[in-house]
Amino acid sequence: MLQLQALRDAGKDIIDALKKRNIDATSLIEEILILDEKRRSTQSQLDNVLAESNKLSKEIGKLYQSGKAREANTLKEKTVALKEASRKLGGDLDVAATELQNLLYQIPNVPHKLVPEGNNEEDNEEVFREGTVPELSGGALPHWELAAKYDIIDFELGVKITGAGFPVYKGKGARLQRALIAFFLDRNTEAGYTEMQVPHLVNETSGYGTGQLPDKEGQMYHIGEDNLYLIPTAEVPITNLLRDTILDAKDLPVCYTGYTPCFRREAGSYGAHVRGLNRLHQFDKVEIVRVERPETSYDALEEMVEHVKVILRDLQLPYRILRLCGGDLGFTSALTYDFEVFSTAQDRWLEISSISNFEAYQSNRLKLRYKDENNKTQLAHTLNGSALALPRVLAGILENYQRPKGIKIPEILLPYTGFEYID
RNA sequence: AGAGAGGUGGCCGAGUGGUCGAAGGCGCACGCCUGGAAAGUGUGUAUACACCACAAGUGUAUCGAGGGUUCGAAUCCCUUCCUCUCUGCCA
Repeated sequence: MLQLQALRDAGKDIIDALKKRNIDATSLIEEILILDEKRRSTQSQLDNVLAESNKLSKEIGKLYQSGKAREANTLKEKTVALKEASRKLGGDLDVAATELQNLLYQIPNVPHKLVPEGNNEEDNEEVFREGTVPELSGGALPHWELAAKYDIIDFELGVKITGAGFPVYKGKGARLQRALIAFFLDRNTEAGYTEMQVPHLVNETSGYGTGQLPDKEGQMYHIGEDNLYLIPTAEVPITNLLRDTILDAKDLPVCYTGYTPCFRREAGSYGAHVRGLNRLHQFDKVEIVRVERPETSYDALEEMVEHVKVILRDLQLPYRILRLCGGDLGFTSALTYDFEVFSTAQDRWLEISSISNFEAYQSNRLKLRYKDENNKTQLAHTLNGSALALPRVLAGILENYQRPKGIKIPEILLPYTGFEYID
């Protein structure tokens, strides 16, 4: 949620910047500013009425104590009108504040100046590419065929016990999955991220905090009986750990990492692009989350990008980094870098990480603040990224490391898997 | 899940209808004291919103959350969430 103050001060700049998202927020922001005006004047009136009524109440109290009941009763009559007025103004204020909030929820984050223009993923800007695409001997297989060939992932079994999009990992497949999780967590903690194990279900307030609610409730599994949501990403519980918090400047930055399964209803497209591990209802992911001072948040974003680069370099996977264009940028993000691994057998890029700076957009909802050196309270910046998402990394490994004698395990993972080949 | 108790400021803890944003203590910050430190001592120490210059100052709200009674509520009533104890169940 954008800050009202920012809209008041720089509404025009914000409207301009939002054009990169191909939206015209002119009328929306205008409406917000009018409503804000109304809300403030209502609040002033209400405060005055309440002040008057508090004053009278105190006088009445004193009169009663000194036994002047009759005079007290006279004053009481005066409070009737005030009460009436405060009730009405209070109602107006509620309505205005709620409407204002609903409108604010509709404005996405303001894109950073680096965000390129564009409408969709085709306009994303490639900023980096590394690794060599291996020459696979004839008959290279896509990962879903490899999974069946070596019996390491069973999609049908998942269908049997749950439904499509809930794969079962078997034997060396399961072990490789666990190895990757451990490897990622080790790398993240070595880089200074504190490992957290968090709940996989969150309440409604947490969903609002990070921005999954109110817009995207359809993407989350909801448990109606308890009004809880299965997390679509560890970002939700981990970032919400610091909801309603005022940190000391010296506590920043806060760096957390956590492994969780992620659950997504993804009522999206079907077909070849969602085959195998490409798109799932349940998958595993290791996430990194940072809370930063505004001055340092973009340095932190760069650091996170560098961090993920090193991991992919060590896995020796061919990958590229995209800077998302305005049309493809997530609702709450100001700047996002996507990492994609090249799937040799599918001959396409697969997204495996998304690293974003949300600036104060999330923290404004989360009420995540810190005290600066002037002892002034201000909103912190939040960032997060995948380091990394498992299924497509796994797909990338299976496809790029397929050899005549089996799937070769990347060197760096050997201490984690304990075997060199899946065969 | 059943029965009972309870949720007050960073922490502990008083407060059962009026001068309570809230005693007292601890902690913390700054000063005094000291050769230095401890002890002692003085002052300060919540958040949000509004007016205003996002200053000073003033007002309003907040004692888990939401609603109600009342001229007036931390204090009374209702709903709800959470915590603790006992019982039950269970990895």
